[in-house]
Amino acid sequence: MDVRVIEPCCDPVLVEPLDHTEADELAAAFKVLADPVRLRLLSLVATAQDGELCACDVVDMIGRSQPTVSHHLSILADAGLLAREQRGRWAYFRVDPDRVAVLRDALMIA
Amino acid sequence: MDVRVIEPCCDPVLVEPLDHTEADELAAAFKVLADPVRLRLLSLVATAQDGELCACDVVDMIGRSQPTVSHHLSILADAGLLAREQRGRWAYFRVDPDRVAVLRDALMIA
DNA sequence: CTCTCATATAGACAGTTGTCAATACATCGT
DNA sequence: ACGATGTATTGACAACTGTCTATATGAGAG
Repeated sequence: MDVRVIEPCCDPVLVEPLDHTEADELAAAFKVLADPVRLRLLSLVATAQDGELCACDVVDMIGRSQPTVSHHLSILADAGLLAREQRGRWAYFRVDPDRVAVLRDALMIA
Repeated sequence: MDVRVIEPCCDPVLVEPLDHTEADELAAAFKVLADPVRLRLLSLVATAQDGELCACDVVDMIGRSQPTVSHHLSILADAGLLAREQRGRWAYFRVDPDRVAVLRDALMIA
């Protein structure tokens, strides 16, 4: 039998206010998501078949210059949200689910 | 009997890449969270007893000037993350769980 | 080795953001 | 009506960010 809980996806995790350090780290993480180009990049990689995407294919999809796309991919990778794998001349990216989960869990506050 | 699913809190929701409009809206929402002061304000309200907090009490906790705190509270309220209720001279805030859930759901991507 | 091509870096610039002091607004108590 | 007090607004400024062009780096092909 397939048991699945629908209504309460998660319980609140936050039981006491964030201190300065936690808030700084979380804010830095959310700042990475606070850009439409980066969100689209993330969603492109997340929905790509085989779960990975080549930077070479991504530039045309995004509609920004190659340096700009490279810049955003680096920010996502530095934040750990994307894992970069260099294969020859090409750079492949895939989403790190655990890293995304950290941010998702931070929003289990109410 | 109390049935609770532990491992897979949620299933991926994102099945196709975000379009420009969705990305813009989501980015604007995450931008609100991309500031340590606002995150601490949110966590203060979320963990407050009775689920609400008076702006008057908040200034000292945050360690920023009153105009700055007011500014951040307005940003959180405008984004719908906090609900403002004016009671006489005092402004009370509480978290809107549904609005937070929207952002949390947006991170169910992998 | 050299040429090509995918990606990264540097530098510059406009637009945005967080912050504060000063001030305005609004509500309560007297 | 008046003064006190909680909150919001204004204006200013430094710091940061996203974007581009130009250029560099680095790896495979011939």
